Amino acid sequence: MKQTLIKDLYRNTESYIDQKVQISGWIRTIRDSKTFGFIEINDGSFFKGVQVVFDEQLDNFKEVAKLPISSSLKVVGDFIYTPQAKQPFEIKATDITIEGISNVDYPLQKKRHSFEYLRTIAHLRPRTNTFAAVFRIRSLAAYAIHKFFQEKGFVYVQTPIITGSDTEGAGEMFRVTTLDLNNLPKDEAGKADSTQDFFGRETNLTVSGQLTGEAFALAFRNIYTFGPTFRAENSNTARHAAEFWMMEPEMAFAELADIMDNTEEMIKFVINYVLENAPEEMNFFNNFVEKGLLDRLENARSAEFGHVTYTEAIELLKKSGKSFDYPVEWGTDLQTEHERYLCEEVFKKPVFVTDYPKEIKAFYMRLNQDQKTVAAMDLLVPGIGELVGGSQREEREAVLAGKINELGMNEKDYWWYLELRKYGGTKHSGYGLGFERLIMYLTGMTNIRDVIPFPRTPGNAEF
RNA sequence: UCCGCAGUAGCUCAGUGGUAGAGCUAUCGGCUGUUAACCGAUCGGUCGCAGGUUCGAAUCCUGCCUGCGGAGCCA
Repeated sequence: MKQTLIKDLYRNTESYIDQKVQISGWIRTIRDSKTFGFIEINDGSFFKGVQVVFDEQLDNFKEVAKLPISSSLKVVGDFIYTPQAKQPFEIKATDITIEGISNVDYPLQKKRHSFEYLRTIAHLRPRTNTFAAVFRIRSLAAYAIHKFFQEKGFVYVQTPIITGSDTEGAGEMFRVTTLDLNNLPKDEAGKADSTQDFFGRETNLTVSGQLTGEAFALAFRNIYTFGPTFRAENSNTARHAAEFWMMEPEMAFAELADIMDNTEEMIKFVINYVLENAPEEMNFFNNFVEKGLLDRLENARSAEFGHVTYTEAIELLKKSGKSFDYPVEWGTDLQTEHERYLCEEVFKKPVFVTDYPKEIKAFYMRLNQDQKTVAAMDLLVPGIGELVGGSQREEREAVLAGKINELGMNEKDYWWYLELRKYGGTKHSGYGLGFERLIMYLTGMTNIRDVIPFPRTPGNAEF
């Protein structure tokens, strides 16, 4: 007999009325009386489960009634429409096959657990409502991103995970090596001899696909990368992980305003996509994770994102009359408290902050006319902070080389990056989206460790 | 890395110098329509680790470990 997915029972309910069906899944809750009982079974295909009624007409009634939670079953039975009951329909079992008996020490109880505890059982937490919803949204959001860019003709580039330089400049990197750490070959200066390493040079895990992404943008015009990224920073916050996913579009012949338009359109597209394709999960988040989530997302997708320059932002903060822990002064980076005030109290919606002082931004960002600021943008969103960071890239070879030297970096390390300007360079722009932060924004989850299947943070790589 | 808070039963927590507790879970029993079912009973502990103070420490002191919140770095 053909197996039916529970999702299909919900989506095409009417076609199953009074039909015989077979489902399979795991017991979420089970309760029994003397001669009958109820099982709520979830088969993974849908957020909700289905109620199975079983009674002593089954040969194995006693055996089934004693099954621990999370045992796996195959159920054959009659599909009964129950519009007046608390559940929309149920299955009256005529045969139950026990696939795998769970153990009585199954750690997930029929009650609420703290997220902290669930992190210690990351292999089991996708069986909970919250995490089932989080990871289905994560899957849908990833697909929505691909769909958005593919439909616009962007080329998906898989940039390298292992990078040949330690000069990407976005933070501490994880060294990649096959050298014997217990017996390190040394060079004349007494340092590890990278020439004997696997690649014949020092290599690290990437912190960004941007530089290689630019090379492809200058061939395909519009590209995006989407993959894992690594930072060896000793960051201990709810918004940072050592391994996370980043999505980085890069557009040739595009200015800062163009990528801001693209960012806004992309985020609205993803919001729409998850609302349309996972309404049960989104309602669950709205009810149990963040009250008002749906209003917030509705506001974000209907409102025009705010725009403010760094210089204007500094003035707004100074005029606010608020007393901040960190002083507001032109030339210093915006603190978290400043960013939160701007997007949560002044704008009350996502807001782009643009044109930062060149000293606090990366070397590759394009110098503005004023010679003091660069064409950079950060998208700040309520609750999360910085969701996107991007810029117009410095396309003028001489200006870029000058900047590299000015910062004491070695021009030789950037030979190919500079050649992109030499052979038909053009203005181009791009940004990076922290994928986990987007998931947090979409779901209301407040800790990045709870939107990554098996999170890696300092001191934690279990699983 | 810095600041703050916490660590007691499987889970969530109470207990602030004098015999280690509750609720939930689980287990067993009861119940003819339950919805995190309900009712009754039972099981359940090296009080994070190491040292110290004391007649006596879950409780006070020191160090360490782990987790959480905030900050920095950023996405």
